[in-house]
Amino acid sequence: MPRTGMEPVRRQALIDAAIEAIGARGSLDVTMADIAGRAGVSSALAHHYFGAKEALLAATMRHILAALGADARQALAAAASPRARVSAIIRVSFSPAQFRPEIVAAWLAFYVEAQRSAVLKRLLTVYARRLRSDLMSGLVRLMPRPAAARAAEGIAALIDGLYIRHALADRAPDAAAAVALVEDYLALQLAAAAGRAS
Amino acid sequence: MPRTGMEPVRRQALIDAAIEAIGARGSLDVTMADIAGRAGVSSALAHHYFGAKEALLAATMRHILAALGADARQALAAAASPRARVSAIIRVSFSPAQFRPEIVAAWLAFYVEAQRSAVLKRLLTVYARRLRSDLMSGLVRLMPRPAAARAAEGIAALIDGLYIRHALADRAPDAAAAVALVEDYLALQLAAAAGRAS
DNA sequence: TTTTGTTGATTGACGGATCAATCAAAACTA
DNA sequence: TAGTTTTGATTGATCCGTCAATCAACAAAA
Repeated sequence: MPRTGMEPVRRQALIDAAIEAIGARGSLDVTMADIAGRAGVSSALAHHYFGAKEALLAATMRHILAALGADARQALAAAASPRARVSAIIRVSFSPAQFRPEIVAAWLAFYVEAQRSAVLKRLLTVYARRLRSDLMSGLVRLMPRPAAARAAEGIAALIDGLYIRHALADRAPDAAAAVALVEDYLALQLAAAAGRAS
Repeated sequence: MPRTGMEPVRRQALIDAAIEAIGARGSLDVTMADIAGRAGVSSALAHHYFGAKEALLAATMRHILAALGADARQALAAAASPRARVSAIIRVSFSPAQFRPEIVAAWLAFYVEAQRSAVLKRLLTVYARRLRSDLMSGLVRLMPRPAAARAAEGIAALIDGLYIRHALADRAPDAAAAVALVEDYLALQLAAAAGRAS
């Protein structure tokens, strides 16, 4: 049936299964057999395509980062003003595609694992830098650079904090409240900057 | 040599060793043998006193929570005004005793583990409630209750977010910057509330 | 004072289970 | 057939929890 090579298909299926398994278990403490089983293949095949478990986990994280990055790029492209750019980044972070239990659990687990794995740490650092840069691209035109840097740091910390707190609560994701909280912070920062300028 | 019971001594030593091991490894993925070795005893003894690994980890988390709680109580007792109460909680969260690499790593690891362990989840929920309550005890006298609730949520999220971001960066803890960021948020919230009241 | 239990503290060794990774062979496709 | 895809079986390592045995201190009895 498949006239195309199986490799990309299997890799993607295994990555999706890894996200599912991580979400179900709430940590990276998942077995290759579990992941492979969810993908409908044997654990040996997972090793065949990824070589080692760490490689599969790294690929999974890259996939999550890439998806977030793609959403962010798209939202930024549609933003007409600097202010809209900042709001776009905030909105994307809590969009239904990102603010899901499995994804939130994966983020948390990857943060922990990054303390041991240099590869994962590098990936998370890249994410942090990109988030900061995306935020600054709008903020820097709305307030002086030092104030913009502080606001970006605060927004980033708020997003991460709301993620971690969301992982703890087992109720449904309250994305709207999270966005409102961060937007409120942004509005206060902008008002303060405007006040200082006058 | 010791004519006193060894139990409390050993339990405390093992808890300290567990914090040390968790900090060194950056996750709860530590072996009983490692913990026991750091405490200078055999792994069998750790099992003798705690029964199971999960019990030791739960006791470790209780210890961390208790230490934070004691510091918070002390800081609150010395706070003369509602505003000082809020600042006291913020300051304690980033005090040298709390904002250490091992403790931050432990927090992060416990957040992950809480997704699997009902005991740890309960402990973290208690912590979240107490933090919220401590913050509200000051905020509620500085602004209307709904605004105070939002501010408390924001401050709590900021604290957690700064913790997680601190775990990622391997540089020394920048506690002063963290306190300044949260204090800035608090000041903005207070100013906005005062503005709405007039 | 010696002798003889008694109890708590501690450990080395081990069973049992889990899991990542490997490999040779089977199934499938062209 | 020749190449690719897939797997079952196996291995080696790790680790939790248990158990029988040792050791030191102390108490009771002789």
